[in-house]
Amino acid sequence: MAARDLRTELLAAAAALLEREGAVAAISLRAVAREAGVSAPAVYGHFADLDALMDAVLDEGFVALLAATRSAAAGIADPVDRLVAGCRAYVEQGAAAPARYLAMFGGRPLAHAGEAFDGLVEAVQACVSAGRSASRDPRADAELVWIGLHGLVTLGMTAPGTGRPDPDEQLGALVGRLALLDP
Amino acid sequence: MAARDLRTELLAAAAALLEREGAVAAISLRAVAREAGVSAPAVYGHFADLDALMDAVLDEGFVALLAATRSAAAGIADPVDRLVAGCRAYVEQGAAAPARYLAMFGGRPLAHAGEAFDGLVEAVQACVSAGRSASRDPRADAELVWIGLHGLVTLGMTAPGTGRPDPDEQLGALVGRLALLDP
DNA sequence: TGTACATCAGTGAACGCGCGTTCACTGATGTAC
DNA sequence: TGTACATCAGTGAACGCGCGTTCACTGATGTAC
Repeated sequence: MAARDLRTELLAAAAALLEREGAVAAISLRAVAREAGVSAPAVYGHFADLDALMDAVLDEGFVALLAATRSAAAGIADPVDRLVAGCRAYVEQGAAAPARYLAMFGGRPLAHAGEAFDGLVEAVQACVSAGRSASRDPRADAELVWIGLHGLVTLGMTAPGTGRPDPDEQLGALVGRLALLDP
Repeated sequence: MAARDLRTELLAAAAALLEREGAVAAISLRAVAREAGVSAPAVYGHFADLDALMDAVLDEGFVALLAATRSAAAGIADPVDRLVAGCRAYVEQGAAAPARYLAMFGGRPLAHAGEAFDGLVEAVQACVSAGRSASRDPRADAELVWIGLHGLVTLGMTAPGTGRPDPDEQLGALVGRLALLDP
């Protein structure tokens, strides 16, 4: 139980607590301090208040989402493979911290989302340029893909009617149909 | 401000509060009682505790969702039109009480979802029977449609990168592509 | 019609608790000479 | 090397507050005679 950089430890404690409690509104400053093994007033040395701390947690979530999709897509030459790999990484990263993902998109406006979305538009555009997608409006179709991915992440934690189909096949069908990829 | 059936008024007060606060965890029993213009102990005459009250609110949400989709689809003969109309009603009903919708699917297992999902499977199946959908697995494809609708509802409240496209066109494209409807 | 009483939905006071935030403090670390 | 002091991250006690829940109560409504 080393220490140093209490700020980082508070963020980790809050993120862990968020997954355990399920919602930002259920988290208290004292609980975060307790989780980090520190007194409550110690939090004020690093964050103005609980809101600022939780904002930082969600910021980390956006950074993680962007990093995951970028590093998954990096180095894949085939544009369709790259698009699908990025989408898979998005869903996996979202599902890895579901409560944080929900909190990121379940509330306030989303400043950081634009950057990740632009990458998605480019990925679809690349498929079109390679003659692999029939999309005539890559931005609009990228939006459909995003809607689908978002639905997959947020429904994934509760699971629909019947036995899970192969998640990878489901993701492939979702992205392929919405981005109008060739069969 | 007539009264009677305090139970109904408590449910309405809690639903209103839920939309205002955004999350179930941010709602207190005292706040619900206050919103309903009644003392806190009065709640116990109708609900075991706050959890039971909020469960009832979410139950109402599932009932409303099922009723909306059913009544929208009722009496439409063309199977594609019926599918799309049901989907549109689902999205509109979900977006009409976004915080409740999020709470319904953001947490616990969903007992009531199965019934609505079966209706969706049948609607897709009907399109296949009429030769209007190329789906070879209506259940799996209905699941994709549901994922898409869910994404549309839950992203709709925060809005993606750029200017909203026509929502109806977007819904049509989403359902059409995922349910493999003929162009 | 009139009186006595039972029923029961909702009240108001009270409890103990965890919360956010403040404050003066402590004790370890680093610098000056 | 040794002493005196400044800095500063974290502590522990304290505050006032809203919370869930309990309890004895009240006062309106309905029934029996």
